This record gives sequence, C-alpha cells and structure tokens, in this order.
Amino acid sequence: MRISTKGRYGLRILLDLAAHQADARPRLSREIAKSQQISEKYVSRLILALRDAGIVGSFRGARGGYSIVKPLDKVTLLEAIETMEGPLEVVECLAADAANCERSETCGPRQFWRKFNDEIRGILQKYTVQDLFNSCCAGEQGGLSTLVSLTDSALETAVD
Amino acid sequence: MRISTKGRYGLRILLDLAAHQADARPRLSREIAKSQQISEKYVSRLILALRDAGIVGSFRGARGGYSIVKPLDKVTLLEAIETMEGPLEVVECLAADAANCERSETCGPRQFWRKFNDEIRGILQKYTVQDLFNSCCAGEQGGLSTLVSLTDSALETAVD
DNA sequence: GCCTTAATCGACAAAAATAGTCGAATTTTT
DNA sequence: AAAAATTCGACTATTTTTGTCGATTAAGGC
Repeated sequence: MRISTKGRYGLRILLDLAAHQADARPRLSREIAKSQQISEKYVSRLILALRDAGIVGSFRGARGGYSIVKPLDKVTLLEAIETMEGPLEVVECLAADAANCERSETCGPRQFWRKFNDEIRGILQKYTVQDLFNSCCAGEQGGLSTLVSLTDSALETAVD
Repeated sequence: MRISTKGRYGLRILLDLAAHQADARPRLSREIAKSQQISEKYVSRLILALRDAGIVGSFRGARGGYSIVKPLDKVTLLEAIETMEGPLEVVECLAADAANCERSETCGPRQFWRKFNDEIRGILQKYTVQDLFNSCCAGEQGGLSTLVSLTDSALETAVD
C-alpha cells in the first residue's frame, strides 16, 4: 500500500511551483529538477499529467516553463495523486472496467473494500495541496507571506 | 495504492478456514487451493506466514492440514494484511528502518503521510476477519449458525 | 527570417517488486 | 515401512515502476 514516486514527485513539483508563484517567469523543468533532485527529463515527463489535468500551465520556447494555473487550495491531495497515478483503488475489482471479477455483487469483502477505498479517498479529499504547502514551511521561517519568496534550499530540505 | 494479492489471498485463506472450523479434520492446502482457485503450492507457501503469526495451526503428515487457532474476532484486518504484506506504510520514509530520508523531522509532507498512514491503519484495525466472514455470507443463506457448514461453492462466489 | 530556448512525444531500457513454481526433505499417521 | 502431508530454499517468470533518449515542435529575440 504505497503511494508511488510518481504521486510523491507530482506533489513535490506542485509544492516547488507553489513556492515560485510570485516569480516573474514560469519555472523551468531544469530548475524544478535541480531543486527537487529529480532528473530534468523525468520532471518534464511527469508534469505533463499535471498540465493535462489543468493544474499546471506550460509554455514552450524561450521564456517558457511551467506555472500553477489552478488555485492550489482548489486542488485536493486526492486530485493531485490521482492525476499522477490514476484512480486510487485498493483492490482491482473496484476499477471502473472491473470485468475481471465474476463474483457476486453482494460479495462481502468487495463491499468492505469499496467502503475502505471511499474512506481513504475521503481523507485525501479533505486536504489541499495548499494545506500541504502551508504545513510544509510554516515553522520558524515565518508565516505564509514569506513563503512565496523562499529559496530553493529551504524547500529542498522540507519536502518529502 | 493496492492491497497485493498476498494480502487478499491471505484473507481468502482465512475465510476459507473459517468456513470449515467445525470440520473434524484440519483442512488441506489442496482443498483450500481448489476452493479459492489459488495453486496448491502457493497456498502452502502463503499460509506459512499465517502460521508464523500464530493465526493458523499447521499439522504435518497423514491427517495433517491447517486450521484456525486464533479466534478470528481477535484478528484485525490490519493484523491479517500486515502478516501477509509486512508493515503498511504509504510512503517509504515512515518505515522503522527509515535511513533513506535525510530531510528534517519537521518535514510537513512526512507529518501528513504519518497521519494519513495512521488513519488507514486505524480503519483496518476496527474490523476483524470475523466481521468480514460474517458480512460475507450473512445474506439469504441465513445467519451465522449456518455459516460454519457452508459448502465451498457458497464461499467461492462470495469471496473477494 | 534565423537562431536559440524550452516543452513535447513516442519508443525504448533498466530496475524493482510481485507472483508463482519446483523438488527434495521432514514429519506424522496408519 | 509406506503413504500423506507440510516445509523449505532456491529459482523463474511476469508485471509494474521508474526512468532515459533523441527527434520534433513551438515561441521569442535579434
């Protein structure tokens, strides 16, 4: 029962972009990569999912890069994670295309799994990426107002 | 975020054994295998973990087999699943041997993951294998009293 | 218009985790 | 002693995850 690196990297990318929302230019994959210690190529690849989901905007060519376009207090952790990893399903037979399990719809365990799955999703839906961002750097560095101009190094040591 | 087949098979093995607790002889891996549609070898292999955890008893030789030794209303789903899959940790850095993450103990995301992890474990701890067994076959077949002598086919279509 | 910058895309490769097999050895009953 | 069954370690196969690479496309600045 692990959240894969895709999901965690996606979150880190969002937190990184969050910390640079005040910047004049969009942030480069190279910058995100260095700051988050993920390879540049992989950042470019992963961030496409966030773009397709309408959370991040991408801009090609000179002065291009990435920036947040959807307010992060509107992006739940569930949305972010499912964007990266696909639907969260603790067992296969909960999937939309669940053709594989011919057992009865009254299947006790399945009903339990469904409930369990809903509870997990519920938890992840209660929190937004903004919440995570706030909890991330709200310590001795000061309040939220200082966060938008935090240096990379401050974030580097604070994220996952 | 999937429960692996190990965990689900383990649960199915327990439910199968639960349905045969009234039997005179311990249940053979062959019987469990056939009823649960898992290979006999794999059943034998998986069930060792349940034995080591003290949930199931094993008996070698003629008239040998497996049977429940720990009351299933004392075995939480968390215990059963962790027995099969090891500690449930949504992210690596929650592990006991978490030497891999040098980020600060005040790491916001990690604190969130820990809380999230605890909530998930809490849910799984609220239910026992007996609960699952009851919910499994409590429908039109009648109450719990009839369950101990249910045929395999009844269980086959009801589990997972 | 041309050059530079940067994201985009599809195919591919490596690594890790998962799932499952096999056969010889051991234990117990009859 | 024979038969029945679990046990154990090593081994294999499959799938999923985690990336990489190079060519392409789009935008900006001169």
